[in-house]
Amino acid sequence: MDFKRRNGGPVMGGASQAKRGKTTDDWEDNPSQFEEELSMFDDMEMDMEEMEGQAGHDVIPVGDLFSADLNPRWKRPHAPMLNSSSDTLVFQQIDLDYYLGPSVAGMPGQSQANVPIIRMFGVTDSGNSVCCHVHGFAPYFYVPAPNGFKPDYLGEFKRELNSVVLKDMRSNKDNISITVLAVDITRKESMYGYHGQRSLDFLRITMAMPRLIAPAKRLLEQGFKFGHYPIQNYQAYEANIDFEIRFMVDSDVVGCCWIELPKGKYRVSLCQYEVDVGWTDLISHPAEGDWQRIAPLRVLSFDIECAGRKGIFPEPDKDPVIQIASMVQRQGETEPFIRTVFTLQPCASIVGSQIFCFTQEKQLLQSWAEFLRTVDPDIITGYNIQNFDFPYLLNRAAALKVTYFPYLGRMRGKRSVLRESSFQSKQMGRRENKTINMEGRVQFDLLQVLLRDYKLRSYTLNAVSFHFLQEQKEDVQHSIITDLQNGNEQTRRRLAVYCLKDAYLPLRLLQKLMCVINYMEMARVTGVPLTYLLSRGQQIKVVSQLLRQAMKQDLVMPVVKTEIGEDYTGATVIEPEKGYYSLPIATLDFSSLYPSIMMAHNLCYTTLLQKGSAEKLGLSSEDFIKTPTGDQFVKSSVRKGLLPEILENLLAARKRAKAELKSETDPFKKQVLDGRQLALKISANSVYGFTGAQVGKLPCLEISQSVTGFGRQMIERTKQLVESKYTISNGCDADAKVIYGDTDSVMVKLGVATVKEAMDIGREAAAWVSSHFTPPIKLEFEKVYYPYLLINKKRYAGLYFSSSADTHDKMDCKGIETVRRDNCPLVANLINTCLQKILIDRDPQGAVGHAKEVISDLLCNRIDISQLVITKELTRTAQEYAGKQAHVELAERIRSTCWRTTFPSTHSTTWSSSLRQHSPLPVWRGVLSVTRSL
DNA sequence: GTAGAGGCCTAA
DNA sequence: TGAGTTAGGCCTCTAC
Repeated sequence: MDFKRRNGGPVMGGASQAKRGKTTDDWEDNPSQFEEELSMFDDMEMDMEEMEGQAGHDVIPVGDLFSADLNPRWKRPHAPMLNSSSDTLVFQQIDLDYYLGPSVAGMPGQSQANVPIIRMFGVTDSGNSVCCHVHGFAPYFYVPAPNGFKPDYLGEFKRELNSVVLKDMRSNKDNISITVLAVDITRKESMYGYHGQRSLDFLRITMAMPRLIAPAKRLLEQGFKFGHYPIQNYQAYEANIDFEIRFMVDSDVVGCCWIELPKGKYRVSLCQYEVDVGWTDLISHPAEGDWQRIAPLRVLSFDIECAGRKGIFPEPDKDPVIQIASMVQRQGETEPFIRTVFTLQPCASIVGSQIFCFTQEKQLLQSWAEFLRTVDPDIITGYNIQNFDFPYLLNRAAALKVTYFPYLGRMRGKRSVLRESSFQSKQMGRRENKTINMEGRVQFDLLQVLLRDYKLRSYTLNAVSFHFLQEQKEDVQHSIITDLQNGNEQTRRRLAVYCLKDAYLPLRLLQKLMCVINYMEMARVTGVPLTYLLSRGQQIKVVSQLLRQAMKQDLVMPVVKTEIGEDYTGATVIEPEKGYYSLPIATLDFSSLYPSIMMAHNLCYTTLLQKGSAEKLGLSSEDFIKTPTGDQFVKSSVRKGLLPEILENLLAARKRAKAELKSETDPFKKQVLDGRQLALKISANSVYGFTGAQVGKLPCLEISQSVTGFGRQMIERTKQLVESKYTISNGCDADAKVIYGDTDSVMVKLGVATVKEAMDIGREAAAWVSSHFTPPIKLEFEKVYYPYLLINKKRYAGLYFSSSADTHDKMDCKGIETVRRDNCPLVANLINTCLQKILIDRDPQGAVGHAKEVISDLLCNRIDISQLVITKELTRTAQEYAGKQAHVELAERIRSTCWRTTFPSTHSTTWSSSLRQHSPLPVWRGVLSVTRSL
């Protein structure tokens, strides 16, 4: 059962990375390899270049930079004229936001003052960019109508609410005269709790602007009086929904879907397809069949270099930007079609890329901004661009007074502003984040993606590239960048190659990890804009799905105030029978345990019976169930829950995606489908977490504790069933024994000698146990461990047999030092080798011998320092010292970190005697004791 | 010396 | 104004 990891600690990246230790350099690649790759691009494009008149212009004088003839490919393809009365406009929407602007004549909605206008950015099949203004959609929320409310009262309610909201405003800079646009009466039902499917009258309150929702809600909650009704508190529903999500849910738009504007229903206003449309006129296509395709998006990756002073972290008000490398690639293609470096001072040419040299830094920045606006990318990537490159560029441009730099978005005249937000939370620690508005472009910082989705020991671009691509950065020490800049054309050329590669690697990684595709599929599946996936958490995705499902049944979501109560009981971990097993151990798992529990027992907000409800509603005991925690839910025969419905859709869609994946031959479509099935799985697993999030949009501990309660019961039952059936008295070779289990899995010692037998019995047992549970709950045989070393709860290792009974797939290690990132490589490697000797070679004495050898190497100072360093700690230390010229102190600090993590509780000067006395490294001690006991 | 709290990271 | 859950091992630090 997997949950997504939390974000890691502070990280340095981009231009600020520390170089790796010496011994890890043996995989250093030849710098010319990347240059060869670059020149290959050039060869392939030769013909095209000649036609476009670009050949022979490797180093281009600045004055000609934006000559249309010189760089025709920078621009998007020509956009044919659009006739709104005869053409439909179809585009893939990739970003969606809203702004306040003057109403447009002929468009629906309010005609006075500023109105909220939804804006969708996208790309057509032919690669033309689209900005679509959607008019006439207004924000709203609900409150239950007071007793005896009649339609006649609507006017008075509206007038009074409008007046108190106006009065509440401290300033009225937009000169709003009408805050409440409409109040309507409508039949709705609260989704929280089952109350006999009784629809009630709700007031739907439509406000003039999204930011008026919060005050209106507050005033109604605190006590509101109108007409002859006494003052009264109103509970608000759906008043905490982002305006974008509200619009998307209501118009059935999901993230990255295709939008069609029928002919005659929109109007063209400006440049490459800037159009206006009424919100009810647009057609949103579900991401199915042909509508799963992805437009030829432009992805720009860039990297900057700064000339910092010796030992000091570059500061934008002092240190110049000397180079900016950019690569642009169309989504779906394999190579970048634009490769440029903007340099300060002359630079020798690099085959396969254009170099633009500037004498003035101001001009360099200005030109790069123009380059970006010309290329008009849909997605901007790079490594740590969000917290380093973009802020640095913006600050530097401000310091140099480059007036036209900070307009990086797609809206003409809209300034890009840097905002620093730091929030503290107990879980995440202090976290500083910078954001820059760039309307219509998705900032897809690869570092942020990796931090969210991958658990890695180190997040430097170098380490990450090696991990995923077996490739490295160009070898340029961070400390010599300034010297290279101050050298000659050739040294600056070396720097430019380095810079180009740093722009290229993120593109390669993006492609290899299929980030864009996977994120798009996630946006489509969960219905949120692409940008939300990187800037927001998990909850919004569930909210989006919940609202969509609820709307179909006229259910509304209450706004609940968060009050943190006590934690609830989670899963059971079966007490392990620790030891070394030289027999096959079969592992049986409940697949998607928590989602299947919610489906099997119809657990949902809408099916929850609150205390006393069963009696009040006259339900018989046949109508509802009592969960292990004593909570009550009506059965699906009474009402089917929203959550089970969502989960069924997700899992059914996943099945379809997997089936399509099997029959699909096109590799690109295959990738899309794989991304889809992954997104569907992750989405299903996060529904449970949402109900248990006490600081959340709609926590419901009755659901989450019932889920874990069922889980506890099931794992216990599984143990009993297996141990009662597979016994000697039932004709088996031995009595089966569950030696360990955690949450949704049991490890069974069946007493058989071969992997094959363990697999066969395991499969049979899983099927038999499954029959004792309500579908879709299913226990599956997953793998055999042979041999198996069970060290403790959540700590074990074994050879993993799944695909074949003859050869193991891998050595699987859980929770042990080898997989933990708070240990130095020496420890991880030592333990890993010991485990290999124990499990693969079956040579415990060899393991002991190896451990002794390593210890002795350590004592004799034969271990390289890089083996003793925890990259995370090192990074943190380096960051603390960044900007301070404290090399000696830093080195000392690193040394002590090494000692501390290698010899816990031991001071470096006393380790020798300490080692003998206390046997340091409890981990090692653990291994030694295990090996000794064999 | 040891008990307990707190930090970190993992399993699921 | 945004944040999915609990269980649990093992380390360090502190108080006694």
